Amino acid sequence: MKRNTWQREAVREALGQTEGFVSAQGLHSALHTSGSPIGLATVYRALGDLAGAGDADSLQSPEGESLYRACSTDAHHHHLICRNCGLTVEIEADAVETWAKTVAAKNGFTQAAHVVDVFGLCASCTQAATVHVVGPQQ
Amino acid sequence: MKRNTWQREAVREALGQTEGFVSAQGLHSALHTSGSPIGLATVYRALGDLAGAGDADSLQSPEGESLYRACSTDAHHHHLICRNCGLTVEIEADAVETWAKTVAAKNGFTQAAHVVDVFGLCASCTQAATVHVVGPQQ
DNA sequence: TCTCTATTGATAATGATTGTCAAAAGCAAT
DNA sequence: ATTGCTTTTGACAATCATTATCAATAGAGA
Ligand SMILES: [Zn+2]
Ligand SMILES: [Zn+2]
Ligand SMILES: [Zn+2]
Ligand SMILES: [Zn+2]
Repeated sequence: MKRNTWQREAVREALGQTEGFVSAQGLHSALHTSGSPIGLATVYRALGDLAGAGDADSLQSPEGESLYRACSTDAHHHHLICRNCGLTVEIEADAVETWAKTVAAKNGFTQAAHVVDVFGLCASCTQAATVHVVGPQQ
Repeated sequence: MKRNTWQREAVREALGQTEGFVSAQGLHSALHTSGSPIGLATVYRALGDLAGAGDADSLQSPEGESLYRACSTDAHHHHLICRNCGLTVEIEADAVETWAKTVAAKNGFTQAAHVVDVFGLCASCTQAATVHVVGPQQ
């Protein structure tokens, strides 16, 4: 049987308070900064459990880090993520869902699952980036 | 200026001879087995260059490894991957392309890129109903 | 051939993630 | 509340893919 600990609740709480995706390390340092003495390994375990239970979304950043986010809904959905500040928008994609199923079936594949994520620069980060891009490069 | 070395050609060659996606480590050991004394770091560099130049596709396995595959076309495309045997089918997805652009633009995002991969069991692996499972589960 | 410099590769370093295991804490039954 | 059993924790070590070093090697143009 699974036991209830303040550590797991702290992770759930911290994840819920975070805007966008966070890494295990990031969440641990956030918790640590706010005074929690929770251990790093515990944060990894708790996030893994949450993701496994479907209470958190997880994806891999382009750099290979595992990122987590509190799910606002238990329905299947995807994300539009700012690769600069982490701002995340949950998006629906019925068209993509049916497309994935169709293309898999057409090629004889079964048990199809899919990874669909859109990365970009959000509006505010786009402005900030524009300032930096102007001028001599390198 | 970029120089031509037998190492880069060996990587290109080995990648082209590989069915499905391979990791840098995997390709290196394959080369090593076939008698090539190429160094591991060089394989990493060559694969990175190929991917950067658009001559190779890359994606991250669910375990976080970077995998590479020789591109059969230079056009943007996606993959349908058997998570048991690695068989890969290149797929086009104009609908997904436009959808990704649209959803990004609608939310004020710029420089949108996307990750779209479909994992499943190919026809033959479905029959075999094997165990070695790789990839996102349902 | 002769420079000049990009490239290589053995190895060290990095860094995220997982394994270890004794100590601490949940939970159910006394 | 106490006991007893078991899960969970956390400091630390271990793993493992990837990157950084840097002296030695080898393209390529003069
Ligand atoms: Zn942003
Ligand atoms: Zn979907
Ligand atoms: Zn297969
Ligand atoms: Zn695409």
